[in-house]
Amino acid sequence: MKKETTKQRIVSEAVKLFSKNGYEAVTVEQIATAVGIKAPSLYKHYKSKKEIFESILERMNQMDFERAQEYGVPEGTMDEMAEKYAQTPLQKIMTYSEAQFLHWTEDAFSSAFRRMLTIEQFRSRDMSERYQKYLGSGPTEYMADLFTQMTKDESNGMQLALEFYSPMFLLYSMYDASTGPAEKKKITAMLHRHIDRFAKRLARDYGINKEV
Amino acid sequence: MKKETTKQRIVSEAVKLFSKNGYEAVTVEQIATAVGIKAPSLYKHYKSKKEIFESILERMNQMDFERAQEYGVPEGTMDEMAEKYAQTPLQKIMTYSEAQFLHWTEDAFSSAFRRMLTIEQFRSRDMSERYQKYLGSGPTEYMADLFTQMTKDESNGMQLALEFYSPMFLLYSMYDASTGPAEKKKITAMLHRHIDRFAKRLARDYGINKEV
DNA sequence: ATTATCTATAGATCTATAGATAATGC
DNA sequence: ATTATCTATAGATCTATAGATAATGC
Repeated sequence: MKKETTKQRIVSEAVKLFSKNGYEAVTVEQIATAVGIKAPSLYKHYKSKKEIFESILERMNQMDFERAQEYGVPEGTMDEMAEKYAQTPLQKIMTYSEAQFLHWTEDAFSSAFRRMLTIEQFRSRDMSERYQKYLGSGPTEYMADLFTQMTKDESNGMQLALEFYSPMFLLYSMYDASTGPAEKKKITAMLHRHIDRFAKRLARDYGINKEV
Repeated sequence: MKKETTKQRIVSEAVKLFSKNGYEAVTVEQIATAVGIKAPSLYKHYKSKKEIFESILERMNQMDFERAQEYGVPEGTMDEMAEKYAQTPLQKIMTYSEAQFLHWTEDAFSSAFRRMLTIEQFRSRDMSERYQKYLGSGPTEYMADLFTQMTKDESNGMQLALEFYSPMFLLYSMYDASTGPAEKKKITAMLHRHIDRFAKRLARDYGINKEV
């Protein structure tokens, strides 16, 4: 990991502050202090507070695009491990999901970005759409497609996607509220248990197996 | 429904504005304008902006307490219809869940309150705990207890609760993002389908039936 | 030489108060 | 008579710019 430029550090510190207090409640002085400079110095790197915010959106878009490019999967969804180790569609969806959860909780920028969008989603249509794309209807519909293919049952895919993805969505929230590593461990344990149970259920109810 | 006093209207309009922009981004002038008075007039009813915010929390606490009192169910959870029409534990949980969804999406105050807490949850421990109590771990753990009783299986309750409640949690989010009545209809249809499917699954896997 | 930082500050905005005026309730 | 509203404004704070000073890169 290379040392960040000041310009990058501004974005990194800004997203952390925005993820706690929301864009409006954070002052440029707070961002500057977090970076270790004075507020007016920020304006050599960004011409306004809004421009810092937009750089955050761009950085996430960029990350997302790169991950999607690399693994040939729609934006806002795919992760490394899925393609590398999984063979069957079900295995793929399982490893993908675990990687996604890790990404949105443990990657510092992505985790802060997720919480920031959670706060900002109601302020504009644009923010709402981004939130849904990354965390709501986006992943749900992506999985619905996969389940529809897997079960060959058009009417079931969305319902299965809801049953499979929504626990992850709720666990993000509990993870954010957790106060220590012990609690976090319990939450990831619940996630794994959920993924396991679901796979077993699919195998039983639809004859879909982890092995080819 | 009685006509609201100015003091009540301030709270009603404030929660609407806070639910869109968050506490910090809303000015007392915006609240006053929504109520139809000038900003300084607010201060005859509340001694500060913070006190308006606290009145919102109190009003929700009060609503919640009254609903809990009336139906003998832990705070942050129960609703009218459940007790009235349902006989079996499973029926109870089903009607209760549907009523809860309706409550948090269609009741103007509760819906705005939910979105406000979604925004404010990261600002303090207190807000995070309230959010979890009303919408996250609160309902999940309540249902986990019920499922544990129903299935007589300690280790399963939480997992079943997660599978049953989390789709509601995700559908709140999609509901908020929906742009028209048609979309909202689809979302509530998905909710009903989920509740139905889940009941059938419980019947099959645990011999728990809708009839006594 | 160019770029990044600093101090100082203008101009806008926001919360809250003071004191005058209008509305309401005995 | 009391309570609710208004206008005017003080005092705090926030974004952004101007211009001086320090650091960095040929």
